[in-house]
Amino acid sequence: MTIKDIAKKANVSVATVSRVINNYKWVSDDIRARVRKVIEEENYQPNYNASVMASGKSRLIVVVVPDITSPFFTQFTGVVTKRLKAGGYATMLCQTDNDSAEEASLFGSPFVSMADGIISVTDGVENDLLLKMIRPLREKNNPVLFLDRYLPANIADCVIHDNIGGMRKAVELLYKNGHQRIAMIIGQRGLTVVHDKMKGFRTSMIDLGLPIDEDYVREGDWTIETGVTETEKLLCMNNPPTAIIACNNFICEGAIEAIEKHGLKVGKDISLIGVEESDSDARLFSKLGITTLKLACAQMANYASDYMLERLKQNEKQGFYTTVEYVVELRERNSVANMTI
Amino acid sequence: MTIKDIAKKANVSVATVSRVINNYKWVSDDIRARVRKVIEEENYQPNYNASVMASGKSRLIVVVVPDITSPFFTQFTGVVTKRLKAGGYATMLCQTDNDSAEEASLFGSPFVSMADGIISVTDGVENDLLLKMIRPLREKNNPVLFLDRYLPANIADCVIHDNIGGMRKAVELLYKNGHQRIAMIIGQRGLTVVHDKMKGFRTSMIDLGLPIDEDYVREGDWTIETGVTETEKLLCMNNPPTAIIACNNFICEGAIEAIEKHGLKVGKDISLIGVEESDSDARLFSKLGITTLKLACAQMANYASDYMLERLKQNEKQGFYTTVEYVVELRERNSVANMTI
DNA sequence: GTGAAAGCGCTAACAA
DNA sequence: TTGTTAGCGCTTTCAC
Repeated sequence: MTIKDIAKKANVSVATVSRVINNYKWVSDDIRARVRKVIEEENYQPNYNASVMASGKSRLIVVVVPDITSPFFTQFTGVVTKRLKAGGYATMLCQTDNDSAEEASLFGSPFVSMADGIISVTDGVENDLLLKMIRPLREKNNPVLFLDRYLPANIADCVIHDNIGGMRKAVELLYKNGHQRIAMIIGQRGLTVVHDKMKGFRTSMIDLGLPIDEDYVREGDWTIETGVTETEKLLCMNNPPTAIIACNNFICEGAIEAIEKHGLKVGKDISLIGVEESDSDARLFSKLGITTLKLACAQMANYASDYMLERLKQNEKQGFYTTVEYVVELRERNSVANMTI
Repeated sequence: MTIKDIAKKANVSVATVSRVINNYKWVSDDIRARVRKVIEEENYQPNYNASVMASGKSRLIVVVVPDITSPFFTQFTGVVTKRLKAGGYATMLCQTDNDSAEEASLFGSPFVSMADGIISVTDGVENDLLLKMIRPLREKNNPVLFLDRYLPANIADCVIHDNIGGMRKAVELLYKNGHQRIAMIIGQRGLTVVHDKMKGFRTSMIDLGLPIDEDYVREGDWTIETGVTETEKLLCMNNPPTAIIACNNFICEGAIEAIEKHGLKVGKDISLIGVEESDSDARLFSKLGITTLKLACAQMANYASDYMLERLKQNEKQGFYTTVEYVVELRERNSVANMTI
């Protein structure tokens, strides 16, 4: 069943059928009705590929994330999918499994090349390669938006968290509460996030005149296991830290587990600051009374979708690129002990 | 940059370029090399839509799940995606949010109509409608596979869990341990699963001569919250049950939480049997010592992918359909108290 | 308002 | 082995 068959059955030309399908104006009401009726009767579905090929538009947005299981990405992609759908675009979710080779190959995939736009929250590929990868999209003037990945000025649109500022807030809170021996546990996904959190930690420690014990800076994965293991190592040191900054939700959960297993009490025997990445983390940490740095997951998702939709609508060549930065909020709860009293 | 340009640059016909792209035999090595070189130099990407249209093959499988956040589906789609990819097929993940209207509309979506095959783990649409929905796929002879959804004989391929048998095992274990007052908490997704679990529970209770207290049969969502709320209701009854069967992972987690909050100890003051749907549930419940019914997530995923790949390969008209049933294993741990001693 | 017809880029007979 | 060419089903000028 093709557009031709419908045209024949409705006694009109294929052009008219196409106009009806695409809700074009300048079709008389009776013909429109007639065509619609035939389409209905024949249960006709236009061929998507033919339409994409002829029109050059797919109404498809590819969203690339490191993994779809982490609450941050779950929430993010959920919001984006819903909003893009409301705007008339389908979403194709792709995950890279934190593999930069996979990330690079994705950008050459059929779906990316047919997509009308890309939103990427991955950060495993170096800038040079990345620019090469997005060139074909640029040529077609398709919007590309990068999240949580910093790009040198005016190279592509991006949205980032102020992770440096976030870490600074955490360190300062601990400092104000009299902590001197501050540890951090961090993972290793991507380039920007780790770099910034690390930088935020180190610079603010230095600014406040606090000593950085390199043994206190623990690197692992962004997993509960890392949280458990590294916290245990910290607790078993001769001179353990009085506070730990756990740099994502999972590490923080692991840290809590390890601290409790050690017979210590969070916010009393040892202080802990975590990161709440999504609403579900927020619920958990709020229940547990953990002071956290809060990421702007939903806001980012909204911004990303709206921005994409807007760019798609205007369909202009883009002369310059913008970087938007979201503040990382500090949410004080009860996991930081006051050491000054 | 089209196949024509490549052909011109390499001094061959478009047909030859197409043959090289598609790894066709009967292309001399030197020409193949020449074409490959030009493709490389020009950074040429074949147009996917044009290829799909001309060949009638998309090498795309659509996988439909109720939601992508539950561990069962996360693991399932992860395995399927990987295996299909190894077989040369891309996966498009679609979620219905447990909405049967959404499920129905998905089957009319562009991606389903272009896909070479469908794997659906949703169960919200009635059989009649479902059959109507898959008719276009049937006409194109594209394989369709349904998981965890029972279809009347010889209507479509499906893979199901023996949920009736699973529940029977749970009830019998409790019976052997002297339990008489047995409760169950169940959710409401889809048609098959709830029906079967319910049936397994009721028939085995009757077969064993145990009384079914309708107040003990609690229905809610498949969520932690339901687990908490319904367990609390059970515990607060005048004559509370001595054992609870929590019909999925989340409900079980909620049940544990409620029981502990009530100051009771699982496996001592009250018995509990849960369901482990995925490897991550297995880890959790094993750590907590919860006796569970184990679903065959990974096996199903492997079977589904391999079956799909196989059907795609043979590309024959399918005369009959098969139903495969996976045993639901009972994994005894320490959450069932022996009431006979 | 409506129709005719020229592509969109690729594949797959068929020819050579 | 390689090239020619007729579609695949739809959109979109352009003409009427």
